[in-house]
Amino acid sequence: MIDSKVTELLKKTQLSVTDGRRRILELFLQHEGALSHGDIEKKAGEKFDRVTVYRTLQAFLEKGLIHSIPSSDNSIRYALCKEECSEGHHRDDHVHFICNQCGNATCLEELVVPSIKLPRGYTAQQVEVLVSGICKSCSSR
Amino acid sequence: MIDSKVTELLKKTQLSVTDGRRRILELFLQHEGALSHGDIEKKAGEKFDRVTVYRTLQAFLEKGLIHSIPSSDNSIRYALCKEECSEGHHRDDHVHFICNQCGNATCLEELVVPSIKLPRGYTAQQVEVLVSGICKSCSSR
DNA sequence: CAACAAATGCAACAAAGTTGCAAAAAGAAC
DNA sequence: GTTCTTTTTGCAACTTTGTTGCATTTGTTG
Ligand SMILES: [Mn+2]
Ligand SMILES: [Mn+2]
Ligand SMILES: [Zn+2]
Ligand SMILES: [Zn+2]
Repeated sequence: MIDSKVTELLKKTQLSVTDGRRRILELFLQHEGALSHGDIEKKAGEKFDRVTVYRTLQAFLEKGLIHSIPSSDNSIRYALCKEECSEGHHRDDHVHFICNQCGNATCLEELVVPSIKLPRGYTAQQVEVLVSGICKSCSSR
Repeated sequence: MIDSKVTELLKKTQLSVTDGRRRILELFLQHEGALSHGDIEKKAGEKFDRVTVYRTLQAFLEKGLIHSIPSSDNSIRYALCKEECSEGHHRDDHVHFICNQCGNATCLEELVVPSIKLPRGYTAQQVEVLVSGICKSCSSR
């Protein structure tokens, strides 16, 4: 049951269990791939205020339930984090893929981002790899 | 003289030479590092309408004068392309760095993005590498 | 179930981005 | 330089996106 998973996740991160949070987390669990704020607003329907969506995503980010995926078009997408992530400590060192055809963003969990050797003076704290192209389901059609 | 460089670049890309375009291109040439739409609006002063800045950046992008740098905070930055870039054909395969302290974004032209081996079914068209951390000038202070 | 803390919706607002259109400026031709 | 044509600009009006304060509602704990 997806419903118990949702509650479990919220409990584990010490977020109080509300309808809005349950619904949004459910969306992430059901939907393969990442979701933008807009996606969520649409999918969650008229049931929740726009402000609640903002605040929920914010809370999920802070608690390490989700991580954000950068983009070149001013529409950040979010995806569920794996077990290892928690408040403060994220371990989202995988490659992200954005399909130029369907627009979907996916976490390629199996691809660990390479380490980048920076010029003298620079210190890396995080590395993001963002690949765009044609995704699996688009190329099989 | 930076002024002749500016005109030359605009001519080369078949953009008519206007005050606005000259000013904005000048900003890119003077400023080491990338600029966001907001940065440009501020630096260009009251002299130009907000809409003009949007349209100018749009035109520069299309002509391959500048490229955009993705971000996780809904504030795309832009940086000058090198000679090799032209309308349609971009060759911006270098690493980008964003400083968590001063917020500046830089093109690390000398670092070519690694090639990423994708899972079966995926085709890569572009790879972006976005490193965040502490930049050279911030760490030397 | 009572008491407290936290989350929500609403309204009002600020910031960011878009569009149509008339006026102004640039480019081309003479 | 003058004229003609095309492109760019500024303005206004508008939409979309994101933020904040506050009263009401909901969840949590004992
Ligand atoms: Mn991911
Ligand atoms: Mn660059
Ligand atoms: Zn696709
Ligand atoms: Zn810095």
